Amino acid sequence: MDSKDQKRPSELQIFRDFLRRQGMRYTPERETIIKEIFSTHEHFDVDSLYIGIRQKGLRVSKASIYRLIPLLIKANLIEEVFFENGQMHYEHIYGHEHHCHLRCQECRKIEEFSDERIAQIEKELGERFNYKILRHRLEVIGICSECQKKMKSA
Amino acid sequence: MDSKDQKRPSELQIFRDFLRRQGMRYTPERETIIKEIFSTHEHFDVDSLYIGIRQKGLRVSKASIYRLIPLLIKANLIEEVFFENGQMHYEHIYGHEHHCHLRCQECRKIEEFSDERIAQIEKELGERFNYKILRHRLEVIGICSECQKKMKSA
DNA sequence: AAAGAAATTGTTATTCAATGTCAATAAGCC
DNA sequence: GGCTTATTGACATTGAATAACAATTTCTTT
Repeated sequence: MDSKDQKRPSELQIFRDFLRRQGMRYTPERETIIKEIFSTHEHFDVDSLYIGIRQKGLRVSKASIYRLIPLLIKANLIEEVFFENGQMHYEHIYGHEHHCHLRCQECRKIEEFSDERIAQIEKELGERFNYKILRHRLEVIGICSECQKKMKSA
Repeated sequence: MDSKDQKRPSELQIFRDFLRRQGMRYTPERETIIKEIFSTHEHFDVDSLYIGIRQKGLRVSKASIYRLIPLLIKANLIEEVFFENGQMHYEHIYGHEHHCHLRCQECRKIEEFSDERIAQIEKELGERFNYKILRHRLEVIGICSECQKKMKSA
């Protein structure tokens, strides 16, 4: 099976092309970071990424992570999902349907969901305000059933 | 006309009651900050608040602003709206219908809108995931018509 | 394949929002 | 008015994110 036959280029390939277009270079450090990001479907922040990389016995400076993130966002591979506790949190989006987040305020658990009505709202907004819509972020905050129970018994 | 006849207590009154319930005190500094917040319908961050207060010839330390904000959130008078440029941005919500934000990525202009479909989505989410829903935040990002024009001519 | 130009790296220092500390002050209760 | 205790402002501290820079590495060019 030739790799040309694959329907979807890998995130590494996408990023390589992106870098080339920008006259930037593909480095082992960048590869390490991207692989770490795409190795799970978890949300991440800079610290958790850094720790994950080191636990695999690899080594990359935090500065390199901080420097890479804006590039990955520009390349549409990741996006900011929420800011909490003084840190921005991200997730990769390439290869995943866009989704929104339902977060428990108590235990910080996150459920993902998607809803076509939001695309419709976007469309209407673009027409009404004459905007070119790029993206949206919907966070719903609540209390999960376990935490509700805990709170009742306290 | 007796003030008791007013349908909606002032934000100061709401906050006074809130403080009393918590065994906290009502101070001139807190009053100054709240008045500043509620004197416009603009979004604000700590810095813009601080500057606005000083421009009126008043004086309050930034620490007091930082200390007050969590209380105002707890009292349901303000809420976080978005994090940008290293700072959290807020707006007052008391006395205003809840609304969401459409933001221009280029000029940072903000349009407000509301949509009943989101309440419906919230309701369904609560049932589906067994959450008690508290609130939501929907940000839509795009490019306004002026900025679209500017970008075309460049 | 080797060299050279330029981007990238890690280290270190820096910025700046946000929080903590603490003595002095002031609010609210008696 | 006096007393208890929350609050204030000044200052120090934290910690995420960014900047500076010399050493290194990528990638093009020959």
